[in-house]
Amino acid sequence: MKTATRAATIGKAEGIPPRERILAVAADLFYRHGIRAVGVEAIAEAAGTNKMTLYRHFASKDELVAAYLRCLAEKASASWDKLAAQHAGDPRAQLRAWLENMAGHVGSGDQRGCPLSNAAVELPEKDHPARPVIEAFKNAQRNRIIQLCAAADLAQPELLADELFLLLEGARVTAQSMGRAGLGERLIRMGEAMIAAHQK
Amino acid sequence: MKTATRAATIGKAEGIPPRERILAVAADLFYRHGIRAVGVEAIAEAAGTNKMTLYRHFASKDELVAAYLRCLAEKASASWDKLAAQHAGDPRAQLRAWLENMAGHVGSGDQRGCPLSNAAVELPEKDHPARPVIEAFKNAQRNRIIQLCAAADLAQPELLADELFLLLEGARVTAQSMGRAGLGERLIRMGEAMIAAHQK
DNA sequence: CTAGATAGGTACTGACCGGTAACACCCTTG
DNA sequence: CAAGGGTGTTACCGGTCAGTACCTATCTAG
Repeated sequence: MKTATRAATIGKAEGIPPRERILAVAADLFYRHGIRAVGVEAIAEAAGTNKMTLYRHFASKDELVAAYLRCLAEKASASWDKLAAQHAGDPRAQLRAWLENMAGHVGSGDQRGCPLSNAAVELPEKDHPARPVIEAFKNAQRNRIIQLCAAADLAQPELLADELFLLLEGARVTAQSMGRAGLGERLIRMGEAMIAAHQK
Repeated sequence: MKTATRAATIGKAEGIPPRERILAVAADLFYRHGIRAVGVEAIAEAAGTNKMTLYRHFASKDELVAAYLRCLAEKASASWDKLAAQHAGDPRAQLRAWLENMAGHVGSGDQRGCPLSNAAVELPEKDHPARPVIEAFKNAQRNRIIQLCAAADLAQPELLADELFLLLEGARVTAQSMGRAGLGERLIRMGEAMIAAHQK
């Protein structure tokens, strides 16, 4: 059970402040190798800095993990907003774009599941600072889909939203332990079949 | 990031040989706290024995993990067989029984997702001895559902099987990071709706 | 020019990790 | 009785972990 490998160092010559470099490198390592498998020293080194500086910006490793997840949640939220802007006023198109987006994610070779869900698996302690971040994120994600299904005037929007949500969530875990050949297109077919079944 | 807590010691007074005690205790601790979070010492102690005896039965922690997962896969397989025997010749009833079974699992308060999937999240190293066990298990599980859908004479059995498989898989991960109030019954409704949509 | 904040560097602490050596102790089988 | 295998006990190895003390270098603001 080896315990972490090294990531490509992030250019520190750039004016990027250490806090951001650390977060970027942590995101990469935590996702690829798992949270518990990566030590703070490896993160600091890969970020072109050292442990002391890391601990000046994050109170503990657990807090760094929470910050890492918060950062991801924000990016996901922004991605939702972008998607809504691209298909403003057309919830069906938004739903379909989201589906395609997720299918693309799942099919890509370097995907390792949803980083938030993975964190929930790795950190079962119910008082871990990452827990509230994860729960808030998952609830927000689900609510957005529900809202979308309702806006698209589909029957039983909550039920359909959960079907879609769980389908994609399942696909992301499963892709880690099974071949994902053709899974992307398959997911789109399944999602559309579900949506069609809820047509009024 | 504390690193494991203690489990209820397993009675060693019983004639149960140490190998089985170790496996039983490892299953409990690995599942509840995560694989990387549990040390071999804690396992040996909780099994009423010691590290040396553990290492006489398992070549390494990684091999213990693989054995733990193999053991789970066998139990799952036996559970499938039992289910098939209970509704022999009635694939629809088998499908429904499986659905109910899984829904019950997901709804139960102490569930922490599929232990095999969790292991895949925690152990991304592609040469880990647990990996082949996980992949074989997931493929077998999927194939059984496909076979069942086909035997039940449902349209597009592979697609339906994947929908059901991913739905349940998604539910098991999600239940770790969201409330699971009413999720059980909800799952059955969703599953039945999907099956109904594939009626010929 | 000086003061203060931010960052880097090194070395350390105490704890725990996976894994092993060596030896005493049964309990069975012959 | 003797022999041998499975078990328990203790102590240890080298390595890594999260986290900290302390000192220096740089840069900016006044």
